[in-house]
Amino acid sequence: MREAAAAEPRPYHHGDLRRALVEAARRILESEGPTALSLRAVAREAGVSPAAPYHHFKDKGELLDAVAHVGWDMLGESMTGAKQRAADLGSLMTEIGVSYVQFSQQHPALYRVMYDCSRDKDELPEGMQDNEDSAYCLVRETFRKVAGPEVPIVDIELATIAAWCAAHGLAEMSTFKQFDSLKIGLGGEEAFLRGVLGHLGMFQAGKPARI
Amino acid sequence: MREAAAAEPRPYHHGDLRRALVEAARRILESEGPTALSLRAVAREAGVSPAAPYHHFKDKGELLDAVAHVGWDMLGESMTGAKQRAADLGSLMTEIGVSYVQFSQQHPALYRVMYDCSRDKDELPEGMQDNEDSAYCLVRETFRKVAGPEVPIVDIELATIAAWCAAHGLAEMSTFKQFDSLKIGLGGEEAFLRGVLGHLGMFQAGKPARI
DNA sequence: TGTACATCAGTGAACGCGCGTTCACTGATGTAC
DNA sequence: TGTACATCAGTGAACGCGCGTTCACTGATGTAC
Repeated sequence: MREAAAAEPRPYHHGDLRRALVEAARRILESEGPTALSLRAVAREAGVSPAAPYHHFKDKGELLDAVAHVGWDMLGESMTGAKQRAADLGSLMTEIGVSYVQFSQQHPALYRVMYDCSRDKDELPEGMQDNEDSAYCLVRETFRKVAGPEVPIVDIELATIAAWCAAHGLAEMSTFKQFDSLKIGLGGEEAFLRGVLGHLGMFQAGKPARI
Repeated sequence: MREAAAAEPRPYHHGDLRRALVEAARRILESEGPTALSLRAVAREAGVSPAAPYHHFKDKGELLDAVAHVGWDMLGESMTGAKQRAADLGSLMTEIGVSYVQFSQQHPALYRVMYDCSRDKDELPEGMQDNEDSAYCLVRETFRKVAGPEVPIVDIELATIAAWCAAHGLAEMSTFKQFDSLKIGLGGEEAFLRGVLGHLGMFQAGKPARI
């Protein structure tokens, strides 16, 4: 026990401020939503002066990019996990779709940032790039596997896009509180998700797309 | 020809400032996007002092609501027009879907405002409300007609939601410039849209949902 | 091992900015008699 | 038809705010000899 024991005398040098800033940003997103996400707010949340982030990020945009990057990593893990848990080929797409939408429901503000910050740059979001192990490619390769080799590549591509759009649309829609009576009737949120996805061709269990 | 003929001596009282403000807002959206849409910018664009809008709208939110309202009206007209133009029952849903997405492509910023301003209020967007002649109901009633009386209402509802989500997802996605080579291969933007929608069960011509 | 010095990663005050909103005002219009 | 007055719909200056970013600075750390 030394002097100045009160209030955790955080050393002058933080040690890992970059990571701490990204986590502070995520905390702000969870608790106050995307509109509250300013550079100053992030610095404040991390307990640091408003100029400090500039030693780690060129500007606000670069910080947001880092936050989005973490988001896409998390989403990718969710989807990969769902894929591995799927019982059979037929349920693969449904499980991946459900995990996608559930991620967006658990992290709605982060989800928005993931898309918005690439919209600003007029660039495809990280997870949608044709990047070997992007989330988009995970879906496409799953489709390819499920569909078999005789299905033309263009159909695989279109089905992937269609599935992605549907999942994204559902993700955005679940921001809106409605359909409540419908959800109850169906037996809860997840049953509702499965119900909606079930009405989309490519998510039908046992019928891997009408590809 | 009277004195002061120079520069159109706009009378002190505007006459129809409310409408003019909404139109100014739309012009800003078209040319500079949603982030440029401030109350002050709208007043500027309308050639009026920053305080003037307060005689017509309680606050910024109310102005945005009015803008969104116009947007939903326009979208509703597009969709109704598409419905009327459809050659047969089987193509109804596809035509409506295409018109929805095309609207979002022609007015991307307005489209965002239509959804965002109700997200802020934690309320369903106007066009999605269960309001007799909302766009949502247009879709649902079309489904009901196409599906026939033996299909349970819950499936109609789910198919409507699924279709809406898919169209919304596609609308958001087309913000991102990609899939260009795919689009060219298919013969253009509209062919691409139809291709994607065609991979979603409920838009298949002649197969009114797998409801 | 000790010392001089460069570099790194913070601080905190300040900048200019555009925003939403309020305020006292004034010019134009409508209405009662 | 004219006049007095209330109301309406603008003006323009000002408010306080939080923002992103810059700046000169300083404390802590790492390195060469």
